[in-house]
Amino acid sequence: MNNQKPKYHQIIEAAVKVIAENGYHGSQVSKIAKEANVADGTIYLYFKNKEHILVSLFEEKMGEFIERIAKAIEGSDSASDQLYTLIEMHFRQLSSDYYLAIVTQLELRQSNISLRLQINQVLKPYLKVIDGIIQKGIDQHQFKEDLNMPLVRQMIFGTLDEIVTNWVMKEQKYTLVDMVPEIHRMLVSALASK
Amino acid sequence: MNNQKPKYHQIIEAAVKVIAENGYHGSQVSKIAKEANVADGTIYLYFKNKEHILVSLFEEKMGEFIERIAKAIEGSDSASDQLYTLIEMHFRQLSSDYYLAIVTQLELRQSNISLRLQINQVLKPYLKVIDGIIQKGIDQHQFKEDLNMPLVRQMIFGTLDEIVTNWVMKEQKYTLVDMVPEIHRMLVSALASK
Amino acid sequence: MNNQKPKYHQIIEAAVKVIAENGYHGSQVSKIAKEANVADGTIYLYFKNKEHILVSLFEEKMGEFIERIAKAIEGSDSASDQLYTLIEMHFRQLSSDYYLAIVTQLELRQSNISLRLQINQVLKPYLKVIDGIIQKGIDQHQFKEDLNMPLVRQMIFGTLDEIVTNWVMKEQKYTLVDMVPEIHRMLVSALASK
Amino acid sequence: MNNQKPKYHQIIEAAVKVIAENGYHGSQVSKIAKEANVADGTIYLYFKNKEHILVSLFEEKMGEFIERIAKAIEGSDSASDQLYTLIEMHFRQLSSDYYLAIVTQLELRQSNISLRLQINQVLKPYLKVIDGIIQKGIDQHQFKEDLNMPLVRQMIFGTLDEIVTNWVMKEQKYTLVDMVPEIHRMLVSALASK
DNA sequence: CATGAATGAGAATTCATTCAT
DNA sequence: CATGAATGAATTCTCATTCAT
Repeated sequence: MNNQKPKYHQIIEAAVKVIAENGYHGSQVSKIAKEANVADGTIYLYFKNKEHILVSLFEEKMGEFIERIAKAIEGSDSASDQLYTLIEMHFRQLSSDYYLAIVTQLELRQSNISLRLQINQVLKPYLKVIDGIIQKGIDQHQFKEDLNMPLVRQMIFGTLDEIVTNWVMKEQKYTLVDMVPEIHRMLVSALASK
Repeated sequence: MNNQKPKYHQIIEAAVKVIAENGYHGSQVSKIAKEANVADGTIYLYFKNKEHILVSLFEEKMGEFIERIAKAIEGSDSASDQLYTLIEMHFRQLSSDYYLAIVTQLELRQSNISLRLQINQVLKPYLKVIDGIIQKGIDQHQFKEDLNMPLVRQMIFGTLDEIVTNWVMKEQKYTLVDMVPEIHRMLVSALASK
Repeated sequence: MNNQKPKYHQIIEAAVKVIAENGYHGSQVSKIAKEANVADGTIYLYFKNKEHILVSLFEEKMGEFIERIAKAIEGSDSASDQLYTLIEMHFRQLSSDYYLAIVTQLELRQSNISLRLQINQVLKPYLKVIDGIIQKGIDQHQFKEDLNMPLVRQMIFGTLDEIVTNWVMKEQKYTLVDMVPEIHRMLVSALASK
Repeated sequence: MNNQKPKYHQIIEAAVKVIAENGYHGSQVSKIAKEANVADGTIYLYFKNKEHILVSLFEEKMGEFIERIAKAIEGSDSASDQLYTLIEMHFRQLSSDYYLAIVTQLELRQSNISLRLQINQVLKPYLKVIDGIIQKGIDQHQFKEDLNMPLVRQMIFGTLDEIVTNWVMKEQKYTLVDMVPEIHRMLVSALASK
């Protein structure tokens, strides 16, 4: 435990660990407080309620997640290369933080509709990044020009998400990043202008 | 557990309606019993526990769902045509039963891991159907021969699932079946041998 | 404990005892349930929430209290005699049920405003009875004809209530009913037409 | 505890305002501290605990209240006139400080028994003043000589208290002081020697 | 087979009070 | 003197499941 960290982050890290280890419904506030080495009441100095811990957790972690991807694709000029980078970063980041992968792929999906809607809001910037790549591909004539943007976005996100979820549920018996080239090839083929 | 008896189905239909209208966490056993016009205790003559109602619901509804798709694709010899039929049937069936779409795409996903694992078991035959189409495509040289089968399956299922979920969350503001040709085209392109 | 009694009354009697012995703030629902020999959850089959137990308690007990007084004064034709009966019955009933006296005079007054307003509603019929006596006294020319009815009612009720509260707080070191003649004499003098 | 310091009074005035506006149970220490423009911890430099704030509030306010009444009745030689002055001052003071009236008539009564007993102690000097008037009335042969002093005192105090409480609860829709002559007339009649 | 009254375990949140600075 | 971040004890209510009728 890093006591220099402001308690806000201490609590969020504790929440990730506790939820990954005990499941969404096994994660009482008191358990998170204990893991974070704070009193139960201290949680409520930083978060309005339990749901707010989870939204904040997702915001913090996905915020970084998305930012790193957005940063990384800035380097390439080609939509296809950008897509490759996005897939690789998506997989690499979740591979390197197994606790986070469990929490985002499995546990947080058990939350109520209200929380899920807030989570969807957090994901919006990621979807915008995907949209940007698609648009660039169209502009560059790498991708078909009459693509249905929402549909394509849902295909890309749905594919990546399903693959990561399967990997988490199979307890990561294989290396996720190894899948990147084939997925990239398939997705580019799906969108290609010819 | 007696599956021939009418009350068994009465309870399952009631569960679909109650969950669709009240959400997963708003669906108490007593509410389902009331909707089914039986006493609370009667539920437990037909189902071991609450979770068992939901698994059975999924088994019944997805069983039919899958069977109809399997039946429908028997008619075609081409893997590409079969994939088209699968996508169309997938969308058509969920479009025509909005309650069921809400329950399977949104509400049942809030259940605990144990129930989700059982749901995955129920989906296995559907994944087998998808695998069969892929294999046939490879055998017919329509699809690339070195496809990674699980990966392809996850792409297809992940794409369809994400698209339906978005449609349900957007309160079906557009016609799902209209999307079939483009999705089919993209998926076939992704898998195509050249 | 009388197990023939429907649980509703069982719980109310338990609440009176528990509150009298432990005070308003020391009376947890679980303590009341234990005293009533029912499970905690059973309370909520009969009462919407904890506050509702207390309102019902007051309704039941005060309902009987008022009814007995109303019945008793029917016997007399004279307003002065009726007032005597009212005072005597008021004191006699609270003297004979010390637990109830503690609860109504001390403990229930610690409740929040919402409950206090509901309690005031329950008392309204009692105030009507007092008003009836005053009116009769005026009609019979026993009492002054230009009395301010609300003011007189408040004087009578305030006097009786303060006297009973003092008696309860002094742990009933004297006999409440002995006070009746003097109080009656003073109140009648206060209202008398000459 | 330093009573000369300005913060002591600052806190008491803040407590009156906060309790009048938020009710007894809505008045957290932190809210009082904020209203008083001091830190939460500062409260505990001046008061042992929360209950002590309330007792002090009552002591300060009722101390002045009683003193003013005692002073005012010094001017009259007749018990009846003194009683008139007492009633008028009682009503006038509470009329002119609506916040204080709410706090003493409604909110502070929701406190626990311990606080109520301390409040009763504070009221003792007021009851002594009433007793003094009664005794003077007896000595002057204005009042009956065999009056039961405690009983009479409870009638007077109970009457005034009930009337003020009703006025506060009715949101002071009428002028309290207008009631003085009739109440005085009734009380004097009740006690009069003939 | 069917009923439905009764059970009782389990958890989020508030807030008076402390104490290191 | 003053601060205010941190503490942690304490309690109502829900709802899946049982079982006597």
